[in-house]
Order: sequence, then C-alpha cells, then structure tokens
Amino acid sequence: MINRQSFIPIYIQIAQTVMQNIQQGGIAPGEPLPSERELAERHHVSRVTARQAIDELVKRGMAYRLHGKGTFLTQPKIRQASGLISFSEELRQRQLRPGSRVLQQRLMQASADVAARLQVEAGASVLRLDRIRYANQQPVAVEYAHINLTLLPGLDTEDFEAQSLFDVIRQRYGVYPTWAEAEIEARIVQPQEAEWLHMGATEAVLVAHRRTFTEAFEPIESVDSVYPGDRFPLYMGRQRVLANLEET
Amino acid sequence: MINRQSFIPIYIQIAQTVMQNIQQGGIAPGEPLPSERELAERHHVSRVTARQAIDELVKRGMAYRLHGKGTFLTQPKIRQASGLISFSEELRQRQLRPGSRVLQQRLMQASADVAARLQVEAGASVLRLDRIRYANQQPVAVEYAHINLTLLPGLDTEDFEAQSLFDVIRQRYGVYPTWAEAEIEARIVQPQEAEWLHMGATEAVLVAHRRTFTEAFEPIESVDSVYPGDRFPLYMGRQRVLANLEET
DNA sequence: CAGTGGTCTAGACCACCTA
DNA sequence: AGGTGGTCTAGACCACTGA
Repeated sequence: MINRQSFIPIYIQIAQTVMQNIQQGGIAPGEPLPSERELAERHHVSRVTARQAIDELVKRGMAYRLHGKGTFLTQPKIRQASGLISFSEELRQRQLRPGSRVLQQRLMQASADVAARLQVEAGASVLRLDRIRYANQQPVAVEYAHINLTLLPGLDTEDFEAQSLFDVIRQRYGVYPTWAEAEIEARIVQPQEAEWLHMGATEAVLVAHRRTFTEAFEPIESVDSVYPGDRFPLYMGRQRVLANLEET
Repeated sequence: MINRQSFIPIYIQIAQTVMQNIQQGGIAPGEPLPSERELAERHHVSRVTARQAIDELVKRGMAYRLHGKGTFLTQPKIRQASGLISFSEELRQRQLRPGSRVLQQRLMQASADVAARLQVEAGASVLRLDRIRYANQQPVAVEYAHINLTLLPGLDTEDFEAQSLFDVIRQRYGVYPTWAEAEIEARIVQPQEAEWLHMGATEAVLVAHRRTFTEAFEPIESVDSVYPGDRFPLYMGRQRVLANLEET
C-alpha cells in the first residue's frame, strides 16, 4: 500500500488511502476515521506521520477532530469549495463541462493601475484576456483578466479556448498558483454583459475581483469575474475559523 | 519569555512572540522570519515545536515558506479576512465601531426548512433575530438569523443591541464557533431593505447565506446577510489554495 | 480504566537554494 | 559547503472522553 521509495511523501499516500476508503463508502458522514495510532500501526509509520496524514483531510474541511473522542467525517460536500480557485477547477469540482469563448486576447503594456495590482513596473508586458465562460454550454460568467507576462513570457500565443489557463501555467512554466485573494461586490449588469449572459437588463450580478499568486507571493493574474446573481452563487466552502493569536 | 507551566502551548507562545516582533516593525513585508532552527535554539525547544509555531502564522496567511530559502512575511493585509466570520469580528478587524438595531427578536418553532438547515427536528425552539448592522453609525447590512436554541437554551432573553451574539455564545455557553460555510449571491434590493440601508430602489445587494458550526459540526446559526453591493464589498481574505489529493 | 487527540523531545536524512 | 524548509522516527506525557 505505502511505497517508501516513491517521491510522494508517506503522509500524503496515507491520506490518499483514507480518502479512497471514504469515497468507496467505507466511512459514513459523522462516523470516526481510523485513529492516529491505528493508522500508524497499520502502515508501520510513526504517529506523527499518521497525524500529518489526517491533518490533510482536516485542512480540507473533510474531517474534524474531537479531543478524547476521535476524528470524524464531515457531512458530504455537494460542492467542494470555490470563490478563490480558477473557473475550470471550480467547474471540474461541480462535475460540469467547462467551455470558453475568447472575446479578446492581446498583448499590452500595463497601465499604472494594472501594474500596481500585478506588482510590475508601469509599461511592463501584460496579457489582456477577456472570455465568456460556459458550463454545459450555458454562459455562466464573463471574465476580464490581466496576466503577468514578466512571470510567464510567451504565454500570449497560447489558445485559451482549448485549454485551461492554469494548466498551461503549471505545465509549460512550472509555476504553481498557491495563494488567492478576492473581493466580492454586487452591481446591476451592464447591457453588453446582459447579452452575453442571457440576462434581463435590470438584473444583478456578482463581481469577484480576484488575484492569484505564486508560492512566493508574486501576482500571476488579476481577474474580474462577473456572474449572474442568482444562477451561479459563489460557494465559499467550509472553513475552519482560526482564533486570533492575540486573544489566546 | 516562554512559560513552560502555562496552560498555553509552547508553540502558541512562540508564535505570539514572533507576532509581536512583526507588529513592532521588527520584520518588514518580504523579509525572512527567524528560521525554524534559530527559533528552536533561542527558546530551547525541539525543531518540531518551532515549526509548529511558524505554521500558525502560515495558516493565517501572514507568512509563506520557500523551500531552501526561508519563511517570509507577506505583504500587509489592509483588511484581514472575512465573509465567513461574524459581523462584529469583521468590523473589529476593520477598526470600525459596530452597532445594531434589533428589528425583531422572538422565540419560534422551526419550520421544515429552518429545521433542515439547523439540523434539528421540525418544531424545535429557534430564535429568530433580525437586525440592522451599523459601522460608525452608518447602516451596512441587514441580517436575518435563525439560531439553534436546542444548543443554547435561554439565549432568547439576551439583549443583542448591547453585545455581540458570538461573545454571549462563547462566554455564557462555552460554545466556540469553529466552522463556517457560506454561499453568496446578488439580487436587486427589496424596498424595505433599501430604506434601512439608505439605497436607491434599483441598486444591487450581496446576499450571504452563512451557517456557523461548533467544533463538532453542530449548526449554531443560519444567517442571511444583505449588504449594499458597492459600499461594503466582501473580502475573502488571503488563502492558501490546496492541491487535490487525488491529483498528486 | 482504556482509547482518543494535543503537545513535545532529540535526533535524522532529504531536497533545495545561495554563495 | 552551509543554510533553509520537508519529511520522518520512536518514543513520551498530558487532557479529555466514555464505559
């Protein structure tokens, strides 16, 4: 079961076996996961490693610990998490088929505003990419993106109707989007957007201003996503609320 | 510096000393934190404990690790995090003075719908609490809340204009809100809400459907919060994007 | 009481980065 | 080479839970 020669850490492998067990229905929501000591013994690892494995599930909101009692599976997550991840990944998790129509894709020089958001110098190369996004053929969002080409030279020649932006970034450049930040507001839909999204002229839209960063906190892209207010609610996922360090 | 007799874990104490150092300007954004080995030596603890301390800062999005290089302070967060936390805590973090006007506060029996959301039996005791929320005297939200009285018997007699709901829950009942889940949509403001929030009749509002849970995932409350679309954007904080376990 | 998670030790080896 | 974080060991004691 556990391969010690693998480049995948042991605790991830153990977390995966527990995940598989869950997905195959071996553990019902509310029921206990194997205890840390049991996992440690079963896989011949130290308890610290077993604990680290369970931590991976807890971090994802899939399980919760109760001191003295055990670690338990949370209720099923219809939709996993989102609001901060990319459109394609979001749809993938919702089991919907993503699609895109590129409205414009062109190289440009960063304005002062865009430069500030991408933390590059004014005039630096930026890819402007506007797309309509589809889920199972239905339009569900309009995205206006500015992508940091200083970090990703040559990205502008790719075809983003056929492939996911993040897939290209990861595979061609080895750059991994690791941090995200978003601010969300509501406004009345603009006429052009209403047409693209098949909405009435006086309906409301959600606008998410999102920035994605590398592991080292370099901005990869700055995107404004426009969603129909009611057809496609943003799910903020299940999160652990952390106590303030100061208050302890 | 470190008190080994304290009921506060050593790694939390160390995290606090690092935090203080940061807040006093000892470390600038982008600069490295003390290394794990250095912290361990300085406080005479094992490296695992020092690492656990730094983990607390990383979990909060205050620092990020770079393999082989070090752990670095993130850029300052103007607004800390939110969308999932309570109104009072959110304003506290934004340095605004919270206020409330109670629209209605009454004991009622859970309808089938409310019962489902609070995971209680239909007909169980529920506190309905509708409030206008103020920040520095300005109305910034309308909240319609259903609170699980099965978990918090007697809560209905408290005065929620004078004190925070969560403060009462923590102090009187020892119940700690630990998990949160939210879904966000946009719609046109309703006439009554427009009046309360000083908005025009055709403006858009953000509606957050939020549930808060105990450590053991028992629902504490289910709240619909209505925010003016543009005056009070929701900040989703800075979060680490976790890779899928399956894809590893 | 036994079983659970929470914290902690004193090491170890690895992979990665910079000089 | 020497520093960093990433992973791992084989224990330990504590606090909490439930029978």
